[in-house]
Amino acid sequence: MQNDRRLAVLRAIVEDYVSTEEPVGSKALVERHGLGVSSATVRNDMAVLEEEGYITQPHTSAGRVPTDKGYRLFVDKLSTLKPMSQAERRAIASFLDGAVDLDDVVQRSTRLLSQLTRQVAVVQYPILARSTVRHVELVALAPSRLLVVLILSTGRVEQRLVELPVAVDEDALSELRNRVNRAAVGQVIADAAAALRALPEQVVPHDKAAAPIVDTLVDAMSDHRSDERIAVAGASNLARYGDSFDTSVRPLLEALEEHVVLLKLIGEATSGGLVTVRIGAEGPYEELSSTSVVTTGYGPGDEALATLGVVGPTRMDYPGTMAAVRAVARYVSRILDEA
Amino acid sequence: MQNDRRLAVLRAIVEDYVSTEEPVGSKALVERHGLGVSSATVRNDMAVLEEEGYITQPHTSAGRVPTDKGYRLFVDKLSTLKPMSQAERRAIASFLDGAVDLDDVVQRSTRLLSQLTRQVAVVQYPILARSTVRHVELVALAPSRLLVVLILSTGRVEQRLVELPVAVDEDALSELRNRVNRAAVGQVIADAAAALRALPEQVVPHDKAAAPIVDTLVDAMSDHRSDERIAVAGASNLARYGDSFDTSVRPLLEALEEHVVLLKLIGEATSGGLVTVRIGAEGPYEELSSTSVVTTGYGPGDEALATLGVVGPTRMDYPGTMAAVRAVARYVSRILDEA
DNA sequence: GATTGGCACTCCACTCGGGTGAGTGCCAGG
DNA sequence: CCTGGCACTCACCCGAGTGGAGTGCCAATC
Repeated sequence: MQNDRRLAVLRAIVEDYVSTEEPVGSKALVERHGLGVSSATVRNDMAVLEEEGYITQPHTSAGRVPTDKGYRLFVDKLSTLKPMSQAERRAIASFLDGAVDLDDVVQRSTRLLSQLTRQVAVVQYPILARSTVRHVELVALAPSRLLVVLILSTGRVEQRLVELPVAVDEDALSELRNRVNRAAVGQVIADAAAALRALPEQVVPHDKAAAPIVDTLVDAMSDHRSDERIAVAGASNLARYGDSFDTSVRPLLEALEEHVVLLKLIGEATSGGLVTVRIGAEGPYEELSSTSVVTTGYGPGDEALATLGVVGPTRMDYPGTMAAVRAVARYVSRILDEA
Repeated sequence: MQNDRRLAVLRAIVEDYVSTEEPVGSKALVERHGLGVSSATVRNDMAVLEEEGYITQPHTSAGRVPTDKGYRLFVDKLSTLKPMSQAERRAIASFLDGAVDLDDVVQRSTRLLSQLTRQVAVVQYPILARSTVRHVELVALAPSRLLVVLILSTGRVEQRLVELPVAVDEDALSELRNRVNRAAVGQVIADAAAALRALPEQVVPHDKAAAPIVDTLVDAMSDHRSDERIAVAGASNLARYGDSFDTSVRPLLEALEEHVVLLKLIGEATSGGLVTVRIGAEGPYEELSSTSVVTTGYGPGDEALATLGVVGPTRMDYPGTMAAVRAVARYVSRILDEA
């Protein structure tokens, strides 16, 4: 019995601390939450919780603050996702439905997520690896100069400029276009690249033209640089943490600029409906030991193409944030399904 | 004669204040700069400068700080652009030369500029209005569904999904493609849109298919939403202004999220080589009255297609910043020239 | 008339010490 | 096992005191 209450106390501490941002004392606890015991009892429970490492006090004779371990327990055992209100659902839907292309979808999701959670939102673009080729277009800009456009199933468009060693006429170009498309369209990107690599030998007459074009395409397909694309929004929400500027805000602000760091931070996509929470020092960067990351994968048909989530202080509203992240991921996935 | 010295004093005050970030007193001035007069003389000059509104003291018995008016005079009369070092030039060139497409160019420029100036860099994407149409591609995804891709001279690619009321076969599509390209390619975007609007009537047989396609194209061309695209980098440099957080950092951080605000802030593109400096309250937003904006236009052949620049505290290194902004703008313009 | 050294004055920034109060730990009694 | 009581701790607030950078002004000098 006492064990249950101890957990209730921990939950109460987390909730109070998150909303007040101040260490919470035993007296305030019994007043604000209806646990029918006295403050002395709560103090005893607190002593135990502290001994077990779930809470600490910044200094003797101050209230208690949850530790990373405390948040962890809270997230794993004590919290239930706040369901989104009807109004919020409508807002999400209407906000995202207006998107015109992939860029727009990603950007809108990012903004939306940052507004819902009042945190910094991070959305990774769908990775190339799982995309299929939808179409390849070759546009002649000059006789020996053309633009190669690669259109992928996720709606992503890559374009490269190619200088050819020889001039190519419209007929040759259109034949080449046909061949390339026949070889690549519908294939997963890695397979498409392989198929393309085999092409030039078969196209003897236009060999000189085909080779650089194919090279460029293969290059664009295997260019994992673009896997690192990321959108960020809500940095101004960091302004709310005016205190603890140096420990929280500054390193995070720096991390947001380094997309490689960010990618590592939001980590591998977690498949289907599950929301991952990484709390404080659980993450890979010690400078970010007072920030938490809440992420989930998204993509058509629950196949995680990329990750999306928010980054904020460990002292955050986990239930609300997790619910928002999950909700946005679902809507975005649905939109990618349609496209 | 005394007038000249007063200006020298102002210059010295600005330079010292920018580097030390602290109010500068008469004694420190004569020590650090070799103006061959006593501190008492400088005090007299300071009194005059203060009366004329070029400097103030935060409180009696503190050093002096330049006012907006003081910075203005400094920028207009007293400063000469610091030439970029050879190493810096090389760094700029090599950093930007690796860019593969327009997105990449813009992104790299932004990062580069923020690193050079250690400020927040803002780069506007080339506006549509002055672009010409390079190619229009129609890609059939399904019999009655296609992707419209609009490729512009600036390297920008816009894509839209179109649902057709009827199925269209490959022949019809390719004829339509030819017509559209014949009408639009090479034209400035507004003219192209006009030409396209006139098309459907002439294409009686595929009227039902042509109309929505043309509509989409015209829509994409006149979609000034995309004129508002902007890239930002270097927000972490704001961390250096740990003090004056509320007055400087917070409002700026908020402004950076609002691209519309940012666009207004960096203002109209100024043509050819000229760098515009807007100091403190000279700008359109009073919350940003302690930030300055240094911008210039860029684009192929000195035709300002867009604006690029940095935003920072009024207390900034104007000569260095202006030089960096100008240098980056030139390199970017050159790259756009080539593409 | 400009420049200079000297001097009194101002006022911020910092330090120190006592008082206050929230919060704790512990203990004895229910 | 819970509770009321009590002594204790320690961050925080406040006010006084102090040091020092910087100023303004004036009389003397070049």
